[in-house]
Amino acid sequence: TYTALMDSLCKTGRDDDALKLLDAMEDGDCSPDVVAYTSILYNLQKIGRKDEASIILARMKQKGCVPDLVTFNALITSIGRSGDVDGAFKIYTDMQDVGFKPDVVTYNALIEVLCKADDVEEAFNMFQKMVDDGCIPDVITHTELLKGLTKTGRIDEACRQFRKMVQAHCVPDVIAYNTLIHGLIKSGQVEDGYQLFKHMKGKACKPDLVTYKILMDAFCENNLVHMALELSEEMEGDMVVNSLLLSSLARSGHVDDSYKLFSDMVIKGWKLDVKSCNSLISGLANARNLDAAWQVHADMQKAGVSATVVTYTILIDSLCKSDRIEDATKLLGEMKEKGIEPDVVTYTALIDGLCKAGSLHEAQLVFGEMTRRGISGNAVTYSSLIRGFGKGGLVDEAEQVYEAMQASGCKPD
RNA sequence: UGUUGUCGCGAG
Repeated sequence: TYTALMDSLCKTGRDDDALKLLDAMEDGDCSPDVVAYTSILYNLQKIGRKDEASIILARMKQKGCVPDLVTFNALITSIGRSGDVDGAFKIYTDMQDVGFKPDVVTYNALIEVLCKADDVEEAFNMFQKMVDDGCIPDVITHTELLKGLTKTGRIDEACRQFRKMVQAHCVPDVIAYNTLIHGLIKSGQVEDGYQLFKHMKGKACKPDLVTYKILMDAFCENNLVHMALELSEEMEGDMVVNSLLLSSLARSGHVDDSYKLFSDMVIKGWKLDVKSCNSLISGLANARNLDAAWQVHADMQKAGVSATVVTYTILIDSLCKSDRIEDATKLLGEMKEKGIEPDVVTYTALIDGLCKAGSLHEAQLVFGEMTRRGISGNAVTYSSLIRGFGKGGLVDEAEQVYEAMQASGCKPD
């Protein structure tokens, strides 16, 4: 019971509650089991609370709870996701030192870490090692390698990898197909991607919503709006396709079509989602049509879709870029009043606007407010500030910001 | 009850 509760707390992002529960369990007579510890370790590490995670790990061992294979695998994944390749591999050696044999999940996690770091060569070395170790690669292994290849622009090798997977009697699933279709499209081979889509439809693999999203985006971006429409009709019955189409259109510069669809959906009372509405607002803002952007903001709320931090960030950014910094600052206040917490992107948009307007002192104040709220700046934030100060001739201040950036452990990119 | 792969929203 406690363990299940712990898991749901972790998964819903209520990490502090999960930690409290863990404390209570440790103090009480019902000690947490390895599952509870693994769940909390994984989630803490995943959201970057590295130090707390190591404390919990030490406490777990001290309480006599022994990490199992799943614990190690979870650590590899969560540490690897933070970009710490060496840290992930350290767990891999540690687990072997205490006698655990890596399984397919371990190898897949490591291969994924390497692919994410664009080290496909090393990923293939792990693949070989896995095979030598008698561990049988599965569809996930192959898909990860496939993705690694497409991501690094090696589309031909990716196609070969797909064939190899089939030869290895590994049946490609919808994710494998989606990965390759997306890769083909990104390398400019839209037609080949479409052919693969038709092939999968004809065979045992049913396309899913992700497949349709990938293709609709591709068609819109290549000015093949009619093809995107055709696809959306094919998916009729699924109300979400309309939102997805609206989003695709907005992001590809077909703002008018997107707006028409939006208005249509509002009138018909069809379900809208906030991400699609945000795409449209952003598209309209980029097209310098702020009136329409605000209209969508109003209409979506009437239709029962609440604005999020992203919605406000788009609007704040658009105000800044139209030299309406005062309004942008006001809007930041409004969102806070509504209980919507600005995040690092929101603050950075405003800071950048202030810097570009030459209000460097104001920018510093906003940066201070952000920091006081416990939000750290990232590479984008610092680069805005440094550029701003540099342009204003405040070289010393620029250098101070640079030092603050290094002190905060933020790497320039 | 915990761990691995694909897609759409915002900042320099």
